[in-house]
Amino acid sequence: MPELPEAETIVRGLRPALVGRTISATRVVHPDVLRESAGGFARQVEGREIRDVGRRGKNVVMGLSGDRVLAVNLGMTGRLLPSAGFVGDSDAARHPAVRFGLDDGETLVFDDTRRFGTVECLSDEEWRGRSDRMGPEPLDPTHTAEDLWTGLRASRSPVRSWLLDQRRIAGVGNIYANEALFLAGVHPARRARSVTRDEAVALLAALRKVLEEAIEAGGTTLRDYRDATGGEGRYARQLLVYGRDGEPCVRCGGEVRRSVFGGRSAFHCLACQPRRRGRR
DNA sequence: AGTGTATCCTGCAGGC
DNA sequence: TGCCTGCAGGATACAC
Repeated sequence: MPELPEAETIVRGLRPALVGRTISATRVVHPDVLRESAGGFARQVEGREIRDVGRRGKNVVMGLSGDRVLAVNLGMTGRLLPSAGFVGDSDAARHPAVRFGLDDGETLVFDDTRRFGTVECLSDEEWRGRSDRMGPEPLDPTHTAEDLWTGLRASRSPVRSWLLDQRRIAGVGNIYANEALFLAGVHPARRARSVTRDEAVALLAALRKVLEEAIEAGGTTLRDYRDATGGEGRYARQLLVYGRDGEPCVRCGGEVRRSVFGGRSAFHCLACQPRRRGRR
């Protein structure tokens, strides 16, 4: 489910309800979202104050008192639903995995239908190591098209696979990778190293445009994604190629085609994103 | 190094 | 209605 824009939307919604709160209780319903025992996890987080709520890539990251970090990877269907400020459908938490009780009497629920998500309490140092192994943030202005091009040139893997690799660039998932490649006119299966400097410039601009517009729209809800109020993201209606197999390209009227590689669906316009260059 | 495949799970849509 | 297959915003481990 959630990629960078969805995680960002959740973070913005959670921040006012959580910053300054102390976690007073923990109830683990599904220990398989943890990476340690439920008891060990509870001892790590209980009694700690939530100092800040942020994002790294697709992860929601809460800084806790005592040099600890609560890191949540939402997987495909993860949701973070605070009771404070929650106005969405009351059925939004149908698959609670972990519930946190807060000192103001409110709760925070990590709900995850498929339980591919993870909730971990790490030391600052462990988290730093984790973050250091992730690629740059695409919206970070200090990350340049030249940096992107340098990374792409070093890899023979398909450019779509390259974009999905969190060690190379953080926060990009299948929806926004496909959308950005469409805007940049780059075929998703092309080797990363075949991307030209000009195309890298276009690709970074496209990534930023898509990610920023998706954040503005509150993310993309296809099925499961919900923001911190239980509401849906509105970007799905703006998708240009993702999920549009067989439909006409919005730009040229050509055909949008679905293909599968790297175990996942890719979508591209047959005319706007030629497999080999020579046009565009 | 890259790539295909399987795995962790549940739910939903479509075909018959 | 039921049963089956395929598919899903992710991440990882494995064999080749």
